[in-house]
Parts: sequence; structure tokens; C-alpha cells
Amino acid sequence: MRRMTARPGNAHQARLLKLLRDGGPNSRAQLGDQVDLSRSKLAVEVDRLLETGLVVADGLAASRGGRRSHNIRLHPGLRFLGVDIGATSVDVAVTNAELETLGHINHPMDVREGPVAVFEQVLAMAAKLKASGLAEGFDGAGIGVPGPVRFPEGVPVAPPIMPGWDGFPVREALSQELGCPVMVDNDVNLMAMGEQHAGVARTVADFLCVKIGTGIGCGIVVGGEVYRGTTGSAGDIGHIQAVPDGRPCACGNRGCLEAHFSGAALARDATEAAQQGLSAELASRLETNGGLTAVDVAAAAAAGDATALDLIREGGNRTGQVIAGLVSFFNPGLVVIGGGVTGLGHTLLAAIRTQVYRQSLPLATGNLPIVLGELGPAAGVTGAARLISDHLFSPA
Amino acid sequence: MRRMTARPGNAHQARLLKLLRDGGPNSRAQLGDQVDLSRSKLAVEVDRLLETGLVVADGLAASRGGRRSHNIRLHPGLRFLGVDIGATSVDVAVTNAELETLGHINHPMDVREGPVAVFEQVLAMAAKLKASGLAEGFDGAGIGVPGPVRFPEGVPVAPPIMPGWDGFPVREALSQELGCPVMVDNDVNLMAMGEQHAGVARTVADFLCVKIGTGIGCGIVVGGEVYRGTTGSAGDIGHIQAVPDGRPCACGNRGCLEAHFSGAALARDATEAAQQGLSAELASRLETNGGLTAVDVAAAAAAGDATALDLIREGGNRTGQVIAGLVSFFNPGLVVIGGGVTGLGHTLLAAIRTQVYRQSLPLATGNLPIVLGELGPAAGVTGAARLISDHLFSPA
DNA sequence: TCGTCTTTGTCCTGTGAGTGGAAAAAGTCG
DNA sequence: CGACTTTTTCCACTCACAGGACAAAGACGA
Repeated sequence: MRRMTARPGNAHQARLLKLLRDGGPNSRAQLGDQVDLSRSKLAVEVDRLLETGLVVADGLAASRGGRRSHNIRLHPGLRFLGVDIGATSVDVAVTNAELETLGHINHPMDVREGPVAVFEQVLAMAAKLKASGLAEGFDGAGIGVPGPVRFPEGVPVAPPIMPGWDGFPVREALSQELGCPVMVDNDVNLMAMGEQHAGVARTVADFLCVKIGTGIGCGIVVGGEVYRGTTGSAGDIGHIQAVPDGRPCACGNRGCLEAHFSGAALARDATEAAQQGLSAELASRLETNGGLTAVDVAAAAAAGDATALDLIREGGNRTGQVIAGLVSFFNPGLVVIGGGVTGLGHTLLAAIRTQVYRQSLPLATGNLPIVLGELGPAAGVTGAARLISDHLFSPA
Repeated sequence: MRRMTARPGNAHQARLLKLLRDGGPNSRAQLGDQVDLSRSKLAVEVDRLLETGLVVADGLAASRGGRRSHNIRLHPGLRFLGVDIGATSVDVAVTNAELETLGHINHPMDVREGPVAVFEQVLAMAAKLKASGLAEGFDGAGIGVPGPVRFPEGVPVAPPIMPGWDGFPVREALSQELGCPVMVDNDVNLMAMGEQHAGVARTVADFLCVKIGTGIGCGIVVGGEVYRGTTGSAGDIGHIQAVPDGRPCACGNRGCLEAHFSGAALARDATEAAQQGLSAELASRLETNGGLTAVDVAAAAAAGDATALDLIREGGNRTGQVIAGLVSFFNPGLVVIGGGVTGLGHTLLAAIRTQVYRQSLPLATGNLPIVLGELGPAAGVTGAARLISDHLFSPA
């Protein structure tokens, strides 16, 4: 199929496209109930959308007691590519126009290998998805990288954990390779958008989304829109001081949250504990695998290992302290916890909740849910698809 | 004069009113340069505004090389009342429609005397301003209170330092008494709006405004709009933990920022130091006045007293640590420091800057000014006038 | 002082978007 | 099969708006 290049001609059309994206196939009458346009106006705009090819007829809907309505839907051939580049792995997924995931693959890879190697991998994965018949091409791609991004240009800026990417024109390069529009954002922001679109945050206007992976970051949503800050580094909470005169951190300071708790810190602490003979469970895993990761700690904790549980609780306390400060400051309606260490599950969540509810004032915590993300590894790629569809479904 | 009751009939008129407010008298031609409307449309909207009486003709402008233009301006008789209720004093000011302060009076008063007593005082001060010929009546009033506010209703909620105000219908009561529309907000938010309108933050979209008075609070501006949070308590940073296991705080926790540094904490620390004989300067002031306040500490510091300077530096360090965290999280384009203790001036500012620039990442601090507010005590009342004028100059 | 040029303000008409009623189309249900 | 519903199309009428023409008012040079 020929790729779609059309864009909505006005705000009404954009509105309709988003309704069809989020609500699936719909009749003109149902759309009319949601948009406050006259029937005639609505018909005109729908006709124009049909002309562009973005929208197609989709048979008859069930009767509601009278004449059956003709459904319309977004073109079933539309395909978005969602790419989530993590510190240690790459996720690529393909979705239809309704942002339903049709295929999703993951591949371990160190982001420090640099943009060229990573893009090769991403393109190979995209080709694999194409080859499996899920897509003939892509109408747009969203991509998340683990660091700050100058959003309008789609260029990483001064990313601490991926120094080789500084200033690399991610958006332009990928757009060239894929032959479609591309948008780039911080991976944490995409996770927030994913949970907002299809996860726990569907109905909340202002929320925080804390991602604990190799590092720690936080997506900030204000009034339903991602807030990125003046230079694109908003939500960079990994280097907030959690422990005065604490451990040295790669950033040059001491006591950063990330130095005390994150996937990397947890793996290091667990290895140390195992070597000191504090935990037989961890020691045996260390011997078997030749190294420990957050996953091992999660498994040990699940098996009831006291040392592993202590490590998680300790980290949860630190994280909870920082989040408590953010809750006081930002007064969100929801806090979502996600990222690679979600496997640590309720032990971690309980520790975080305890700290937040203890330290923040009742007015801010009174009706504040603190929950795990619903989407797991799909949050990032869903958010990426959402990002590019928001862009393409806006007036040019 | 009869009070104005009209409101703009559409967004264009609202836009024009705000241009006239912020830019002063203007000709139709100049307005046309700023609003992207056809001359005919502009003329129609201006005529309608003239009909409502909100806007009046204002003589001829100087020629720009051709026919001289007829200026128009907001009605010179329009008056807004700005009220800033602090913990220990009340500020009331009257402004014209361009938000220029025509008169400003301050009166010491403890907010804990309760809403009835405070309102009596406010009304007396408003009457005094009227009596001095500055206003015949008020077209709207903005009022700031030192605690969280449920903004849409204009009602304080669970304010820690003014328990008697919880749920008191401030907006409705004052609207009754004054016979004009009233809007209520947190005093810190109003300070932020004041600095945004007429102070250092005129050109910045995203910034923080930290107010250090009896307590500590922070106004948050996102995309030019004040962010209030889910329950109106956003920016309540006084109870963020600054010192693990630190001093007990009135809120029940330990180590809150406010317990370690604020006008109240500073006064207490200074008294203690004086009693322990650490500072002759402070001791003599204690004896003279029978008590010490932040103002005494400022004076002692200005006189070179080492103990006073240490207290300020110590407090600045604490505050700077917390702000550093907020800067990492929020990535603002500007941080404004204001409030009663601005008298502590550059000693305080230097300590805060040191902490922030040391602890936050370069990407966030690279181009981040941290400055004192420009408006001093006028910030609150200016922000209050701005609040109500924004409301009145929006379509009904 | 006069004529030309520039700027400002008003008037007027053509266009195009949008509303809402009416009728047609397509069902349901007794 | 007929009465009633719901959806969709069609159409005429209204209204806002753009943009050109023109009038008013002043600047400036000759």
C-alpha cells in the first residue's frame, strides 16, 4: 500500500482523528455526540477525511432502534513504529492507527555502542517486523532515548549515560532511513504517555511517572500534556541528593538517588552482599550466572531472601523520600512506578508508599494513589506510537 | 462613577483588553499590528468594547508620517483591589486597569486572628484607600492567603498556619462585602504572577518563585500559567525534608525545610544564639526590642555580625539544597527568590546559588538565572490585581 | 500655499462557512 | 404492513469576515 502522507486540514479533523484513534470505529452519529458540531459540518469534515484516505468506511453498525449507521474508521493499513531505546536493550513494536500493538520485539543492546550501531539494530528489527507481514511500511515512528532531548529538533543533549549521542540528529537520521515522519523524546516521557493512553493514568490530568531502570527518571504530565522543561531535562530526578554526603556518583556529586538505588546500584549492592556472605541465595546465583542483576535480586526476594528484601526496602525508602518531596512540590493526582525493576513489585511499592504517606502533608496525599504501571515494557513503545500519532493527527 | 460590569464578548475582545492592559493606550492601527485581524473586524470589536464602556477614546496619537490615529485606552476610572494576607501582616493596594499601583498600605496583623477580624481590617484599609480619593469603588478584587486554596471556589483548604480559615468562603464573603467579583489564590502564586507581570519573570514561560517569609512556599509557572496541582497545594515545599532526622516541625515530621529555615526559624535561632552569648550584636538587639525577628538578623548581618551571617548562610544552604532538587525535577528557565526575608539579600542568594549550581546537572543550571524578586512587597498585590483582571478580561 | 505622498479610519460588497429545518433512507417493532 | 425511530443527505438562509475602494487627516517638499 502507498504510505499515507495527508494531515488533518483543521482542528476539527484533528479532533475526529483522535476520537477514532482512541475510541475505535465509530458512526457519524456517535462522533456527532462527542464533538459539538452541526450534522452538516460534521458530514463535510468526515467527507474530507475520507478523501484524504486517512479514514475509510467500515460497514454498518448495529441498529440503535432505527436506521443503521455507517461506521468509519482510521485506515486499517496505517502503521506506526514505536522504538524504545533503553540503556541495555532496545524495544521495537508496530501498531495500527488505533495504537494497538501488532508485534513487539526486544533485543539486548548497550546504548553506549553509539547511535550508528543502535540504529542498525533498530532498522533490522523494523525490517523483521515488516517481513513477518505486520506492516508494508510505516506512516510514522516515535522513538525514545534514555536521556534529555531537545524536543523540537529531536536531538539528544548532553545525555550522561550515552555520551556518544550528544547532538546526533536522531530525528532526521531515522526519518531518512525509514522514509516517514519521526518524533524523538525522552524514554520516561514516552512511558508516561503510554500509561496515559492505555494504562493506569487514562483519566488523570496531572501525574508523575517514575521509571526505575538502569537509572531513575520521572515523566511529568501537566494538564494532560507532557512537561519537558526549559532545556528538555525536566524529570531528571536521578541526581537529586537523597543521602547527604552519601555515595559518590558518576555525575561528580555524592549521595545522588541514582547512586543509592537504581538497577545498576542494586546489582552492585547485591554482588557485594553475596561476596560478603550475607546471603546464600544471592551467592549461589552469583556463582551460577557469573554476575548479578536487578532480576536476580527480585528472584531472591521472591524466594524470601532477607538480604534481597532489605536491599529493596532500603532502596524503596530512598526513592520514597525523594518522591515525597516531589509530591509536596507538584501535588499530582497519581504517581505511577514503572521501569525494569517493576519486578521488585510490592515490596518496593510498599516502601515507597510508606515514605510518601509519612512525609508529605495530608492534603497532598489524601487521595493520592501510588501504583505500579499497567503496561510494563509495552509502555514505552505505546507512548512512542502515541507521540507520533499526536503529531500526525494535528493540523500541519 | 457607576462600576463596570461588562465582560468581553469573545476571545478577540479579551485579547484586545489584555493588550491595552499590558501595553497601555494604543491606536487601532497599532492594535491591528498585534492581533492578526482584518481592519474591519478589528474596528467592529473595538466599537463593541467602546459600547460596553470598558474602553474609552483617549485623544490623538502622534503622527507616524500620515494621518494621526485616535488612541483608545481602558477606562481610566476602573479600579482593582489587590489584597495580600501574610502570616503577620496585610497588604492592600489599589490599581488602575493597567495594574499600576495608585496606593498601597500595609498593616501588621496576625492571620490567626481569623477571617472575620482580618476582613474587618481589609475592608477598613480599602475604605481608607477610597477615602483618600484613589477610587470611588472597585471593579474587582484579588486576594492572596498564606495557605492552599481550592481555586475554583476560592476557599482555603486545610491551611496549616491559619486553621481558623479552613473552608471559610473567602471569595463569596469578600464579594458580598465589596460588591464586586473576587478571586482568591495562594499568596505565593500571586507573587509569581506579580513578578511575571511587572517584575523579573516577564519573558519566561516556565519558572519557580520561592517565597521565604514566615514559612516557605513556591509558585510554579508552566507555560505562562500558574500550576496549582490537583488539590491546590502545589508548591508547598516548606515540609520537604531538608535534614534527615532534623528538628521537629509543627507538621509532626522532623527535618522539614521550614523548621530549619524561614522567618520564624531564623528568629528563634537568633534568639537562642543571643541568649547563649554567641553574638553581642544580636544580644543587644534582643534586649532593646524584647524579641528578635528576621529583620534584626538582617540588620546584624549588614553590620557584619558573624553569627547572623552564619545563620543566613546555613539557611541558604538548606534552602539551596531543596531548590537544587526542584531544579533537577522541573528544569525551570528562572528561579525567583522573594518574600519577607529578601532583606537578607545577597548573602542568602549566594548560598542558594552555590548549592544549586553545585548539585544540579549542568544542562539544567547552564543558563539558569537565580535572582531576587524585583517588586518586593508589591509583588503580591500586583499579582492579585493581575489575577482578577485576567478573570474579568476573559469571555464570560 | 499648494500638490503629492503616507497613514488612518470607514464603508461596502462578495465569499464562504456553518446552522438548522425538511425530507429521504433504512431500520425496528407490534 | 404500518407507525415510529434513527441516521443521513440536501438545501436555503444567515452571518461573520476579508479585502478593496474611498474618504479623512496630516507630513513634507517645491
